[in-house]
Amino acid sequence: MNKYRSHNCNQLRKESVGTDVILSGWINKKRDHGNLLFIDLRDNYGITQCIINKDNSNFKELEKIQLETVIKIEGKVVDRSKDTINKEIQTGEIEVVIQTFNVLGTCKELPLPVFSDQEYSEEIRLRYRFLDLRRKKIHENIILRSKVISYIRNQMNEFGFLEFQTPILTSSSPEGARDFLVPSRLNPGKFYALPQAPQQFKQLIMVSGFDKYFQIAPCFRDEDARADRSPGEFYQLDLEMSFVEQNDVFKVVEKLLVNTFNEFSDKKLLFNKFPRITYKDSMLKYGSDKPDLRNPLIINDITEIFSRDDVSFEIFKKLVKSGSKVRCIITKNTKDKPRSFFDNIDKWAKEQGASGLAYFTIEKDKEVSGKGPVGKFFSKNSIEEIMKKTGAKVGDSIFLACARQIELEKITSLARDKIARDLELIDDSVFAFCWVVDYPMFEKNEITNKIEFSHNPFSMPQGNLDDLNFDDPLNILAYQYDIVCNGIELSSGAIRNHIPELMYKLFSVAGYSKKDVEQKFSGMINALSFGAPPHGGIAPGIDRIVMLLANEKNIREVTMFPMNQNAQDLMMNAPSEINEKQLKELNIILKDKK
RNA sequence: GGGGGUGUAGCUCAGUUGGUUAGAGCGAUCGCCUGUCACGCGAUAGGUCGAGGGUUCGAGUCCCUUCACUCCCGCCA
Repeated sequence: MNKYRSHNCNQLRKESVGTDVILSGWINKKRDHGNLLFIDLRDNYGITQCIINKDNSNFKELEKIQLETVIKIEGKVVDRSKDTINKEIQTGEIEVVIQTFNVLGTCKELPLPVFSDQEYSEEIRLRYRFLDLRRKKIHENIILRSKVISYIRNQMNEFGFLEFQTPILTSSSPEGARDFLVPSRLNPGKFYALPQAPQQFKQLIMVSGFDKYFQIAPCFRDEDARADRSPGEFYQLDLEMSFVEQNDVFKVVEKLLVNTFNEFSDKKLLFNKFPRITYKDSMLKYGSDKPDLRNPLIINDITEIFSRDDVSFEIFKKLVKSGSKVRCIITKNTKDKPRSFFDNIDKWAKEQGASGLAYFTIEKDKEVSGKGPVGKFFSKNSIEEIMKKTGAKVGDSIFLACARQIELEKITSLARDKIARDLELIDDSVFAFCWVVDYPMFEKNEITNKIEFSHNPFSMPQGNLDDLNFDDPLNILAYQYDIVCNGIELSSGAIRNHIPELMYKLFSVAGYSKKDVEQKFSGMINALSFGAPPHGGIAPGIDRIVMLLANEKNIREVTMFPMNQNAQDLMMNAPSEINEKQLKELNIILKDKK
């Protein structure tokens, strides 16, 4: 028998009554009655109540031991009387009478209580992450993460995918996020980059003829953190398939996600077949390329209305003339909402940096009219036209924003979310997945006015390749797609461009010469010219999937050892200074600090 | 880089209009308690009110600067 335990802390049941057992674990809680002491012993699996009284010579010593000390106890399993059964824990029908005990690991005074429902500052939690991770909720989150990853791995294997590892030390990529760099000792003055994603490698795997690849891949991007974005590193289910079209990728991923979410969450999927929304539609109807489809509100463009003579909303009309657009959100049957409801939203919009949200409610006495601050600016006919365009009915309200397209998308997107929350329209008990498809290949950088790749430069453009109009690059669409769930971007992917000549052309549109491309993507271009299969893939974010399944709003709640917002690991003290010898070996001289 | 929020005991927080010696719960220490499961009861210790400066007779409280954490914008092909 193992010297530390005969059972774990969640194993003993009524049937074990009378047997001698050895348990080891942490002291979760003590209840000291003076001559009788209860100890809740906890391990990964659960809790067992152990008991000792003053007749035992160990009593005095055990009474003094700190919470979270690791002990081993030997004792006998006994029945609990009916009125002392604890239904909250699975071992609640029995308890263990302690005969002897040993301390296996002592514990100093705790900087944070482990057994408590209190919330703690991130700083203290991250500094003492090993204690934080003992707490029930996050402990379970991390176990969930393990199970989800294992499940996904099994599914992928079943689907016929092969798992490969790709290099962690690789080359810096000119497109995309900021790289993490690693100096090379053997090549002074040169640097490796940590991969932002195994993008080029997975394409090379396809060129190598492996057909279907996946990896739970670490990705490194040196960008600022958000609640749903860890600084530094995160994990993707990276996958790639040969001889496929967009639909083939969709089929695999839909199946995987539907299975995974059904397996690990009680929430219902709103769509088993994910709706497909074009990027253009998404930006118009939801103001965002990551629409939350739980939210029934839809944005409508009613710019035209403001060129009518019977509309006298002069501020908007003037803005429209100078190129702004007007978009609106209809709320159903809100005529009886108090004035404060509307004003709060307007006030909120101003706080978001917009010039506010105008609003009125559609009423009908003898004929329809607008009630509310700006209602008087709209004639009966113009309101009827709005109703026709937007599906609004009498009793509904209309929120209007006017701005240039990009700002307008931003504010209407935020307003859509805000209004739905205020009206409690978002069903929190479902997952609403969708595909966002048909991304433009290029976009214009607003500041530099230059044409840039809008997403992945290796994506395949849509349409007949011979007819592509490179003089009008902004209208070229790509086989580029995202998966969004409840307004969170879960992954993006694409059918790749496997034709070198086409790649040169596309890169030239974005201002790269043939030489640039050959230099920066030599591995890729070279490979594609030796018989590359058509291929495509996607890379769902593991952390975000687990976050949704665990019903958490912050990615650190599903990450074992996350860094803080400043990309520091407070527990391991990273990043840290390094010594002169190391610097010298790496040929690095630090600039003097101020 | 910019904006918002927070910062008071080991932890979570309260602290009125600027006014005597800065409080509570949990935790710690000590004592009492044989059926608790957030056990109960009593006592004790524990504070650079994030830091620095200013206004004031007097600052946890008002002002300025700064630091830390966090949320958001930028950024994230």
